[in-house]
Amino acid sequence: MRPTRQARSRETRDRLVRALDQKLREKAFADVSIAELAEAAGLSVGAVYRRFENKDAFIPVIFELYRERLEAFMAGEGRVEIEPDGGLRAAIHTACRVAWRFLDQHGYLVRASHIYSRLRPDLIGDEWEAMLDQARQSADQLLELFGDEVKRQDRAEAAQMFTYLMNTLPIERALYRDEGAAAVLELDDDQFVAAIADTLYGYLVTPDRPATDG
Amino acid sequence: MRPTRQARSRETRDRLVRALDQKLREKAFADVSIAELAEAAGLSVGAVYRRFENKDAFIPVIFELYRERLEAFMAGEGRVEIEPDGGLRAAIHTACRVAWRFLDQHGYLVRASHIYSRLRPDLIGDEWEAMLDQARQSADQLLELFGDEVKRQDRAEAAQMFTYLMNTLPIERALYRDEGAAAVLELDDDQFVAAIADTLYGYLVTPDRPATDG
Amino acid sequence: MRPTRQARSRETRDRLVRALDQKLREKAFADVSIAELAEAAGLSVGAVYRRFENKDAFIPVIFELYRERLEAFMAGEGRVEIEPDGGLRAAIHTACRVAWRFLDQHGYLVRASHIYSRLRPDLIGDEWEAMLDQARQSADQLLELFGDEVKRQDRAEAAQMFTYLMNTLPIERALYRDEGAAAVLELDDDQFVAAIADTLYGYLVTPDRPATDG
Amino acid sequence: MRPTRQARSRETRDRLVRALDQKLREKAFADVSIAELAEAAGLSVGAVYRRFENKDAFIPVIFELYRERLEAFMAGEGRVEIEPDGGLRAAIHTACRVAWRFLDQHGYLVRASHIYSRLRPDLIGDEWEAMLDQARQSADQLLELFGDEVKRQDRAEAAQMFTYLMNTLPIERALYRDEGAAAVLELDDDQFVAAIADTLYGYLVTPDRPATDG
DNA sequence: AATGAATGAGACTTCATTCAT
DNA sequence: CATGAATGAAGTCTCATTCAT
Repeated sequence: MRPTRQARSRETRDRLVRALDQKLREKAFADVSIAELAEAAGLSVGAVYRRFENKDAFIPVIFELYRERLEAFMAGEGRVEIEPDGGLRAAIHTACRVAWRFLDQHGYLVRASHIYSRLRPDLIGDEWEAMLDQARQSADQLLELFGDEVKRQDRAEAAQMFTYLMNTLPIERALYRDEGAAAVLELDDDQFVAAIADTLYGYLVTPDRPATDG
Repeated sequence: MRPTRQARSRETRDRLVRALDQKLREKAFADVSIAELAEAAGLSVGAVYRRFENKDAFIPVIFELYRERLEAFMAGEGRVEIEPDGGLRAAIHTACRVAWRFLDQHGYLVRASHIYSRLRPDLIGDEWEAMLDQARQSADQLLELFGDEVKRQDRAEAAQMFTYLMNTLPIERALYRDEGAAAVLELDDDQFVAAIADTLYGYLVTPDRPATDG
Repeated sequence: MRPTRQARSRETRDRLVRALDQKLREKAFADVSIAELAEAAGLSVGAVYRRFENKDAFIPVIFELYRERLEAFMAGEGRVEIEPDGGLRAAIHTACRVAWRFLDQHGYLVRASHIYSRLRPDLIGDEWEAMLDQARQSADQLLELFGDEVKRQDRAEAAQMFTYLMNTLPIERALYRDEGAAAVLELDDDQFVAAIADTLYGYLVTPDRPATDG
Repeated sequence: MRPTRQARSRETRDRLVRALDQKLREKAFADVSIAELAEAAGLSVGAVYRRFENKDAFIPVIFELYRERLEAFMAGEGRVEIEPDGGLRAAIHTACRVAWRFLDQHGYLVRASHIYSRLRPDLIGDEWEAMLDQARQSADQLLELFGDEVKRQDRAEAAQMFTYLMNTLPIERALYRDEGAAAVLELDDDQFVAAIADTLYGYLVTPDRPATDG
């Protein structure tokens, strides 16, 4: 009996997670009601509350979805081999193309994760930091690999900035297209990705600025 | 009598605007109730509805606050003279320091303006675009001034990207500090601003990438 | 000074009465707000409350308007000479045509008066009854004049019914045209008025029914 | 379980309908608040909104109540056999007595149905017209049955007027008794009904008026 | 006194959460 | 345990009435 029950429980949870994912493509989490979620999952409201204590308990799920998608992506179409011979610039361009593809498809999850990592850091905090840390390590490796091209003195700082930029630069356009700050851009996606990549590259290959007094 | 009446009317509106400003520092506009706003302004709910037709009518106020603050800032502590002799890099560093100071203080308004330029473009749209356009023109001038240092072929594209980056790069950290993507950063504010500036500089002085096939 | 003040007071009241009249053509009294009334009268809300204790105090005004219009009508285009030689049927047709003309123009006042004589009989009661009584006396005179044609035994009862019918039959159509019960009718106005008149006539010339047991 | 659930659901709706019916005896629908309705039904406000999308959704219920009552009445105490041998006058008197009994008990529903067939024809319109049409058909049959007694040339017009009168004449008194136009009447109910019936009869047996010039 | 801004009760509606069945 | 009906707090908005200026 127990395994069956567990399986059923798992199935129920999965349905809810899928329903949530579906809804987040359309609207913000705050605008999704429990009843709506229950219906989309083919469940009763009561069943939802059996799996999740309250609505906030779905917030970690958003992040979980994000991570799952990211892992699946990285293991699949996002898998890239950095060719050391291609040089740093080419490597960054490749990385940006991949990142853009992910954001273009799953940006709504990134957006929601961002929002709730702020609104409810108590509910997401740790996992979010773990992911960022992993991203930073990848950045570290990249900088290591092309150490001779990188002109930044402080390698650790460069890796942090690389991560920050990678998670920051494309988001605005990926999520909101022609609304918001991305409205200034007249580039198409490929041009935009290239520009982003050059920005990252430019940062890394620009030697430190001589100390100034301002 | 008239002036007194008008003064009272104006005073009420100002109180509400101040109350809104206050609340936006704490929470999202969607989470501010009219009753809350009224109380913060020392008014009754009815008084709110005498000044503003409905809750949505506050949305343009958010943007208005943003612009007011920006104008006041630019006319005051944000006023900077670009020294042509200092070179592009110094100019960008200066610009970033100024921008950072503004965002650090008024970023919550920028955030809210961003959000509602998406959610309700009908209510903010035009003015937002006008501001972005103005920013792009400033970028144009800067690139003009240091035309010999800039290596980007397409000047227009460079100005657009410059604007996008300026409005995008610092926001995440300014608004959310250690939550979200900015959590990777171990830099202090000055270092962060310098890194941002170098990123912008790096983009502009990196020559176009030779055409590739992917 | 006093006369001036009184005159001003009177003028204010008249403006409000006119404004109310105007509004009642468009919508029900319950849907007219005091602010709306004040604006239409070119007055301030406070000024309204100087003349009228509260909104209910306008209800008698509705009736007053009705009476004024009726009196003006009867003294003007509604003035009819009953020609004794024409016979009862012609007289009733004439009377109905006149009544119809009034209702067609001022029915909205009649409707409102009806409604509030029910909703707030304490506010209208007496005057309403006085008017009905006057109408009944006119009916009495008509029946007197054509006493030989009228077949109803109880002259008083006939006069009451005549009044009731006159105030009841045309209203529905006059006020609501093709909505409500009048929707069955495919007649034009002239035909309708003629049918109404024949109904009244038919009642008066039908001899009393012999007593029955049901 | 399902039947129980449905039964509860049904029971709730019934309670609300009963509560509405109760309230309509006291006051106009516009003056009944949802909270009031909920309390009268022994429910919470939220429960009301589970059954009815909004307040307007009760409007069709008013009409539905009217029809239910009418059908129940016609199947019960309102059931009458018209005796062809009794003649037209007796038939009309019988019909009026029946109609009066119904209106005396359920007139408030008829009134409300009338009002909302005007105010919100979109919500009631069709069914209302269907009922009126049915009434007109009944009138047609009656006129057919006593075709030799009826003196009106245009049979269709007569049926329309019969319907209009039947729906119009008794309402005022049934609903408002001594307020409004019915205040002139000093008759008791039986006398009033007889007078109404004679009015209808008189209309039908009065030959068409010879053409006149106004 | 006149003005119209302010008040605040109350209406409609939503939805997270509870609980009878 | 599952269901989905019921709860009720909270939010938006209206408007008759009051009251500071």
